[in-house]
Amino acid sequence: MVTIASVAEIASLAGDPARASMLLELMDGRALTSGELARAANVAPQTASGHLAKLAKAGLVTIRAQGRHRYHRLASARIAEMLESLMKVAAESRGASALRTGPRDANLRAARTCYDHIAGRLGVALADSLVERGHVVLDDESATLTNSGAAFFARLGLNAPDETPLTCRPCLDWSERRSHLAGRLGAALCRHCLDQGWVRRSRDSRALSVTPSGMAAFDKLFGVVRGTDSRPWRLKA
Amino acid sequence: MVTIASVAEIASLAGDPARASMLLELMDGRALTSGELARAANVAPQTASGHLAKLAKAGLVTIRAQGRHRYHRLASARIAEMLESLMKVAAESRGASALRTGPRDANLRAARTCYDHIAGRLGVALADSLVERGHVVLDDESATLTNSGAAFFARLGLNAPDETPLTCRPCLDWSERRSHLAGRLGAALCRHCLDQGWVRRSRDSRALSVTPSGMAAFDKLFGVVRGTDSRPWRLKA
DNA sequence: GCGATAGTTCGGCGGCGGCCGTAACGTTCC
DNA sequence: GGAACGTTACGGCCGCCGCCGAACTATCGC
Repeated sequence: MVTIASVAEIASLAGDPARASMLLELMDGRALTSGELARAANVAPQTASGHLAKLAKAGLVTIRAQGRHRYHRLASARIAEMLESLMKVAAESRGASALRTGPRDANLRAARTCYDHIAGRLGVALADSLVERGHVVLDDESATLTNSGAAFFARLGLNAPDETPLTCRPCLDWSERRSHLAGRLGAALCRHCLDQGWVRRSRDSRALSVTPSGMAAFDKLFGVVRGTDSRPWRLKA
Repeated sequence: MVTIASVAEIASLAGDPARASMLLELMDGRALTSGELARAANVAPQTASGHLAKLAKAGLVTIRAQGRHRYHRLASARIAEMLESLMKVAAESRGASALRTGPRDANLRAARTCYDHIAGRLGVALADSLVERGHVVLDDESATLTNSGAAFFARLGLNAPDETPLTCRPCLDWSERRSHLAGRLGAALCRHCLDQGWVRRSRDSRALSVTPSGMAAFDKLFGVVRGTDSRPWRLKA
């Protein structure tokens, strides 16, 4: 059974500011070293190391040693979903919003990864495109791929690694407050975009940058083009 | 924005065993008094009062005063979803399972509410029935009502309170480790069962008991009948 | 009114746990 | 081999927070 103690233990692991920083930093699915995470959490390396050991012991993160580095990543998509739902509650708990600024945030808002799929303006614009074309039915709590959508993605040559069906789910995002596409379909689409070189991961953050070939592809396939500073990606009218 | 501190704060609220007990006790959507919650958490009333004040201040629970009682309930379905995802992670974190016994647990496993929908064996059996008849497509991460399903529920006279579409989502449950039906459809179905007197809430727990008229209705409409002790509800072959 | 019950507030105790200094250990690079 | 970097281990400090005893407030029933 799921004991109360075990639930409390998981929650309290995420309940420490330093550990929460690290977990959120890992939310994009990258593998980061202890040093990077220590800097992100603003604590000494030894402290970070201790935290990471606890997180690993509880199964929240996995560690892969490589050379003199140890790479840490979230152990599963479920962990990311849990953090996501904590963020949702945190967002509506306080007076919320308190909109933010700064160039780094602007890049994040434009396009970023959310564990394994694309979020931010770009993620929302892509989802809007799929909805408008009838490929996906989307609302706050459910998302469904239509027949035309299945055909569309098959034409794209985008398949699940194994033969599991490409289901999807909505993901309500903090920056856009709109649902975008997550689940296996969202992950496959994100992977495809990276594989094709349409987007590139930024070096030290969750932000994604769109390459020239990506701009062409997004325009041609999704009707998604560059917009204004406040809406960096939008659906062509 | 969602600050790291606010995420950590929410998580640490759920990270204390006493508060976690109370929150999980409220998972079925009932409104409980401070005293009941104090007993559930095994702490003195003053302690519970302090915890509940914190939970209320953070917006996790709402308090309604009525006479000399103060009724507490989860503030929203989002809070319940957050707790649900914490339970999922807790379940797979430890060696998991550690199956459980006791008559109280047996009742809970048979049928209970999970915030606003039906869970336990009964919930899974109902979901199985809907899937088998092609009314719903269900997997781990997505759930969709089919046309025949929409017609079926319309015949049942089961509608959303307002005219929002009856979408649904899967809910992976700790006792059955199977997906069952949540979301607006799950909530509407649960409400319908209660309204029709097919099930009744137990007095002091999340358990549901099925009435004689409920047995007839579940058999006729869903092909769900009483089974063995270990599988109290099952689909008629 | 008065006692009984439900609930909150206050104060002080006690312990857990996060933090860093120091130091040892392991790996990598030159 | 030795220096540099990164991670791990230990010890002690400090602060936060959960806990309960006791006192205070509010509501109900007679």
